[in-house]
Parts: sequence; C-alpha cells; structure tokens
Amino acid sequence: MKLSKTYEPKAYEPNIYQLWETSGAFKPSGDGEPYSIIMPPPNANASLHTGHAMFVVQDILIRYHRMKGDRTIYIPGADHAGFETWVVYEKHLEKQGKSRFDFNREELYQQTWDFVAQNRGLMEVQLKEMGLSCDWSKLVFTLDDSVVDIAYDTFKKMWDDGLIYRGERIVNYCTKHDTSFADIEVVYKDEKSHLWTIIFPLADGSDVIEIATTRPETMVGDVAVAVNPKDERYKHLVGKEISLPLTDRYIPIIADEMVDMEFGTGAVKITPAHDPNDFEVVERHPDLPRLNVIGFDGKMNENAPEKYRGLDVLEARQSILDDLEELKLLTEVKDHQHSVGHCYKCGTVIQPLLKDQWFIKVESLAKQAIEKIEEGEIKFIPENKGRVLVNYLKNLRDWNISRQIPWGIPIPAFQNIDDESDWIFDERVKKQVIEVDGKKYQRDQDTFDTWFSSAQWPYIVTKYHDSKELEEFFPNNVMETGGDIIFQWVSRMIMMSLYREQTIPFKDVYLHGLILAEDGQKMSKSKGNVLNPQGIIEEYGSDALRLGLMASRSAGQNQAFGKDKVIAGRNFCNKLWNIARYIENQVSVSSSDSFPATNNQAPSPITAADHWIIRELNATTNNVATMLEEYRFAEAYEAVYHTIWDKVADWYIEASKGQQNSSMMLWVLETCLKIAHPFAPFVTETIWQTLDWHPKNQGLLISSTWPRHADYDSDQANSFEQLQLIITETREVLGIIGSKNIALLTNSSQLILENDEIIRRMGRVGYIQTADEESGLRLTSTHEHAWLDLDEEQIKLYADTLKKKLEVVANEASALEHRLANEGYIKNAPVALVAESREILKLKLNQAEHLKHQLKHL
RNA sequence: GGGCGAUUAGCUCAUUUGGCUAGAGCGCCACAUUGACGUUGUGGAGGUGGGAGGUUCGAAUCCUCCAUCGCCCACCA
Repeated sequence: MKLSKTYEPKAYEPNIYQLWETSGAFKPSGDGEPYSIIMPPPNANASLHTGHAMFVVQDILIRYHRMKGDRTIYIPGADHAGFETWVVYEKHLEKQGKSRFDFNREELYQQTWDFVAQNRGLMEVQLKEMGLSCDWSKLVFTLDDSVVDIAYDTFKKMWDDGLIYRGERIVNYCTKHDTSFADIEVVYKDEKSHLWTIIFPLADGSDVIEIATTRPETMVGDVAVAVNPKDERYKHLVGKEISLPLTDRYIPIIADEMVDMEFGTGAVKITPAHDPNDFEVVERHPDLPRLNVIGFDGKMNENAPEKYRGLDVLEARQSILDDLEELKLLTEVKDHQHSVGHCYKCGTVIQPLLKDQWFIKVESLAKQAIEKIEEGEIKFIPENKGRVLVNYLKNLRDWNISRQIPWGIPIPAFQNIDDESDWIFDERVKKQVIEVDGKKYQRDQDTFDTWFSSAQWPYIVTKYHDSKELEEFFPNNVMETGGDIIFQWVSRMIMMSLYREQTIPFKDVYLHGLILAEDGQKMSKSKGNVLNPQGIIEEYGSDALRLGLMASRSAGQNQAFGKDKVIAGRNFCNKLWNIARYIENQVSVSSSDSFPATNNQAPSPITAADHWIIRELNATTNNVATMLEEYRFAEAYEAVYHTIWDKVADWYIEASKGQQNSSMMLWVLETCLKIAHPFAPFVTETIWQTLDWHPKNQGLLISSTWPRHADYDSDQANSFEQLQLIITETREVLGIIGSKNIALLTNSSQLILENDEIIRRMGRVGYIQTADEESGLRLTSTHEHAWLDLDEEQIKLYADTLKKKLEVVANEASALEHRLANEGYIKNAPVALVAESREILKLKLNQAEHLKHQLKHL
C-alpha cells in the first residue's frame, strides 16, 4: 500500500475505532486471568474536559493486559450527575420563564430525563475519539433500574442494620438551589467581615454580659449564652437569666467547655438552629429549645420578631445592628476575617439550617475501611494517598444523603401521615401515598446524594450486572481516578463495598493529579484558560493527545498541560509512520512466508545490527511491561519512544541501508508496533492494517500478543556497539575539522573491514583501508584499532577538543581511583559495583593513554 | 490549628530498595541534508538538584531545621 509522507490522524482514526468495535476486540476473551477496570462515569449530558483525558491511563493498562493474554474488560458508564445536571436543567427552565415550582416531582424527573436524553451521546463519541477500548455493550447509566435496585437493596440493609437514621440536624443549605449538601461539598472562603460586641442585660437588671458575634442577625434565635465553666469572670453569672434584646424572651447563662475564654469576650450566644457548634451545645443541654429563625428561603421566618420577618439574612443583620446601636447595646465593631461556606456551584452563602434528613452512621464503615487500607489490602499510587485517606476517615462525620432535588434516585422511605415519627422503607416510590397495615404513608420528596449510588459502582457494574455474567471481574483490578475525588468517591466505594460485599472493591487505586492549564493555574471557564481534549485531537490527533498526557507525568501530581509534549507525541507518531513506510518499501512481500511476530516466530538475525536490535527490543519489551505493572507510565512511554526513535530508526534502519535483512526488518517493525500500541493505538493499528504480508481482514494489532523474548548472540550485539562508537567518534571528528573524503584506516580489525559499507555511510568517511603503520588520529572510544587519516593541520583543528576530552577522562579516572582507594567503599559497596568501577577505570586509563599519546605528536 | 505536596537545565517536568558521567520534551548554538521522515539528520552548549546541618564508603534520594510556593481538612461565637 502506498502511504502518504506524513501521518494524517484524521484520515484513519474513525475507521480504526470502528474496526476494533465491530470486530469485538473490546470484549473479554481467552482463558487468562480476569482483568477489569471500570470507568468513572462521566456526566451523561456534558462534554468531556481535560481531566477525562486522563482515562487514557486506564486504556493503556487495558490494552497492555489484553495483549498480555488476560481476560480483559473495561466497562464504561454514564452519570446522571444529580446536582450538576439539575443545575443545568434549572437554568434551562429559567430561560423558558419557568421554575421548579411549576411542576411536581414526577414531571420534573421526566423532563430532566428527556433533556438528558437529548444531549446524551456526546461524551460517548468523545471517549471513542480518545481511543478508549471499552466494552460499550456493558455501559451502565447511573439511573438504570439495575442501579436503583441495588441502591435500594443497600439502603434497606443499612436501615435494618441500624446504620440509617433520620434526624433533625444542621445541614448545609443552599437557598438558591433549595437543597442541602454534604459537608465535603461546601466550599469555604476567607472573607473580611466584622466581629460585633453586643451587650446582653441580665433580666434582673443587676449586671450585663457582653458577647461577640459575627452573625448578629441570629441573635433573635438565641436560646442561651454560654461561658466556660472555668472562667472566673463569669462564674457568678452562670444560672442567671438574660433579657434578650430586641425580643421579649429570657434566656439562661450556661456553662459549657466548648467556649474559648480567649476569643472575643469569652461569652458566646447560642443559636442551635443556625450553627453546628451551638447545635452540639444544645445536645449537651437538652432543656434548651432549638429555635429556628431563618427559613429555607434564606429569610427571617415567623419565629423572628415581627419587625424582621421576611427580611433576608443580610438585611436583617443591618436592621438588627441599627436597632442595637439605637439602644446603645453595640459596644465594639472589629474587623474580622473568617471563612464562610459557599455553594460550590453558585457561590451563594451556605446557611446552616435545621432540617430532617437521612444520615448514614459512618463510624463502623470508616473503621473497616481504615483497617483494610492500613493492612495494605488496597494499594494506593501514589502511596501517600492511602495515609491521607485514613486520616480523613478517622475524622469523618455522619453522611447526609438527602438531597432536595428531583433529579436523582428517589429515597424509598414513607412517613406515616398520622404519626410523624413513623417511617417505613418501601420501594413504591412512584406513588405519593401508600397504605400499609391500614395506615397511610406519604413518600419522602427527597432523592439520594449522587455519591450514595456512585459509591456502589464497582459491584453494581460487575458483580450484579447482566445476571452476574461479569461476576469474575469483581473486585476490580484498578480504580483510576482524579486525586481530587478521593474523599467523595474513593473512600465511599471502599466503605460501601466492605459493608455490603465484605470485600475491597478494587485492588489498586491509581490517582492522577489535576491537569492544569498551560500557565499552571487551574483550568476554569471564567479564566478562559480551558483546553478541551477535542480541540487537541482535532489539531494533532488522538495518539498525540495520549502521548502528550503521558509524558513526564507522575501519579498524583498536579501538572500543567502543555502543547509541547503533544507536538512531541505527534512527531513520534510520524516517526513510526515513516519507519513503517520505509520498511514496507524495502521489503519484498510477494511471498507470505515470513510474518514473524504475527505468528510468534523467532526472528532470524544475521548481522551484528540484527543481534543488537533484538537485545534492545527484548530489554525494552521487558522494561515497559514492568513499568506498566508498576504504573510508571511516563517512564514506560519514554522507553518506547527512545527505543523506537534512537535505536530502531537512527541505528538499525540506518545500518540496514548497508546490510539489509528483510525478515528481521519485519520482525522489528512488528515488535515496535506492539510495544507502542498501548500508548498510541491508532497509528500503530493503522500501520498494522497496511502490512501487506498480513492476511487481509485477519488479525488486529489490538488483539495481538505482547512480544516474546527472542534469542540473539551477545558477542554480535557487542560488536555492533563497537561500530556505533567508531561511527559516533568519526562523525564528531569530521564534524569539527569539516573535511570530507577522509579515510578510516585499520591494521587488524575484522569488524571494521566486514562493516565497511555501514561505517562509510553512517560515519561519512570516504573509504576504509588497511594500513600497517599508525598515523593520523587514533580513535579512542572503541577498543578496535583504527585511525582517521588526517594530516597535521587537520589534527590541530581537533586539538582543543582532544585536550578537553583528556581533561574529562583524566578527571573521571582520578575520581574512580579515589573511590577505589577508599577502604569503606571496597568493604561496603556491592561486589559487582566495585568490579564495575575497576572495569571503567581501566577503560578510562586506556583512553587517557591514547589521548596523551595523540597530543604528544602535535 | 492539623495534614499533604512542590522546590532539579532557559521553560515544563522525570528519575523506587541511596551506587556508573542526574535524564527527557520543548527551546538554544553549529552543521548537514531533500530517495523513510524538515513533524528530518548529526554534533554541541546548558545543572555546586531551594538553603543549612546530620547519617553513610557513597545523598537529588534517608533524618533534622529553615525558606518560598501550592493544595486539602478542621475550626473560626
């Protein structure tokens, strides 16, 4: 087949993907060990971002294991992305002049479903563009019935085990989105505000107590003032009553350890309904009420004094401050910086509000997870992330799983209409009201936190999916995801799987860092520095994107994504392409007697270069395998890159122009394609498909086997290294003196005489001759005896370099001598290392001799 | 307040049990060449590995302290 001069990804990539898919290459096959990776499901109705491009890591592992002969499966998913999608849909409603309050929950769910269906599919196309070799027939959507069934099953089990409770607790509430959030979803930002000091007079008028607050508006919800029991300043006041300003209520002064005597005035107002700490104080003082003064709309409610009702929080703050000022109860206003929780989506200040929600008791779950991680049952890459996770789990608080949005899995719980405290589990969530034992129950309006079902993803998509057909793939081998969701997702998957399946969900966790923009900043739409994978693929091709992402990147480390590496990747693809083009032109393929690697045939080396390249490819094949198994992707890629470029292209192919062994060239090409395939699947498969010596429509590279070790002769391989030294040194000398048509002379070297053609071509010497007497410039880097036929003038041009070389070599030699003179070194260092040092020293001394000798004649 | 990470060539970053002359990509300099590839070839310059101590025969790597930058968690009346 005639190939174009440069590789044009766009001309081949779509066809190649289709070829893989229709051939069934993505399905598990053979009877090897099961190997599975499940894809973290991308948002079903959004485009991929650069973070998703790191899924390439998963694909590299999958392709490598498939070639290695494992029964391999890579399962894709699509996420309904509860809150994310809801936000998008609500905006969509807003544009149409509607809101969530115009519809009931079923209607909203259906509408959102349709909306998602319309936009769905984009991300699938994009995942395919990246070449991800996943089994699309096994795709699971996070709202599929099978997912909901298992989520309900788990919820029921937890309910029965007493791990689920409903409680009125402080929740993080976004008044714009009308939903609560888990602690981890709240974003804290430092804000400049004030610390106000307010006088609270005692009811009997005998004294006053000053309190400090950053949220004066909540004072109308105060139920007590607390002081530290050890605080001498206030001891005499504990138990007395305060007449709460601006209200007609009387509240007690209580003692509680939580109060920091150093902060503010040492006296704290207690607002249990709007502050998590105060809530805890009230739990220790059960007589105190929980007075709710802020509504879910973010406005002061009917429990607030009439004057402030209906004002939003900030308006109420100002109004209350004005009133206090007027009453001369405001004694001090200080600048104060403190962190304030915000909705991670819209930035609205999160209100801590009291709400009945479903919670999961996490203590026992976290404990199990900690044990397994500490025992090393799950391996983290990078390692330290395991410790980070344990640290997090040790301080975990109960998990609020209720969300007040329609787009999600309805919580299967019903409340007795006549008895608020009577809740039952029931899966008939499509009904508003059900009847059980003659009692009427009303459905909870809330849906699950998306992470409640996502946390169960590993066993949902393997163990229980498709009538347990994929059971052998659980636990999964690797969970590969972004380090930024280790708490939200990874921790919960581990907890849920240990709880429900009594086993870890996956053996290894590989976490990639954030892909930062080229300027090192986080990518964000508002900064306008977002690079999306589609754009890169469009410009440079999919393989270039993959290679660019893998190069020089280490696990867990955030790193800027630069185009430089993508360009280097594209150039590498082109190099591969041209290697193939050259070999295919050279080799006569009329006879199909030799397609060595395809049939796992051993290559048939003849020349020194043949033996040498077998040795190099053997080594690289092994190294790459080892490094992939250790998740060292950047190093594995680098090994492939340099072996193919520096060794195959620059030495083996160049040498083949002097001495060609056709069948070896085929073997070399096939081996290169195989080791490069996990990294650059498109270009390698494209080339594979053009190999004329393969029977048509038979055998895809993706399904071929990882290269095997091939035999070679060590002496021959070493000989080729000597040739390389001769050629390199010759090039260097001739480069400096700028002369051509110089002769290389030798008196005895068979190697040189036998490789006349190669040395002449590659070393650019005019001719090679035997000579009895040495003259000109002796080559020093090889132990073959050879010299360049230069005259005095020419050698003088080289003298400076010669001197520098001598200096370097002499320094190295003396460093080695010094080291070898050190008794400690001889005694403690490994024997092989010492022997090696001696060997190198010998070499250096020898070289120095030659150099000195040469210089003497100048 | 607690935890984590980073600091290596002009730039972006690699380097796994501590051991050859610390590497790569891009950039830079010089040269070559258009019969595989200019998305090329050949040769080269460029680093006292943030700082200070320590352990060791030997430290970018292990320990201690310091500095700068970044992230996460918790608290913040």
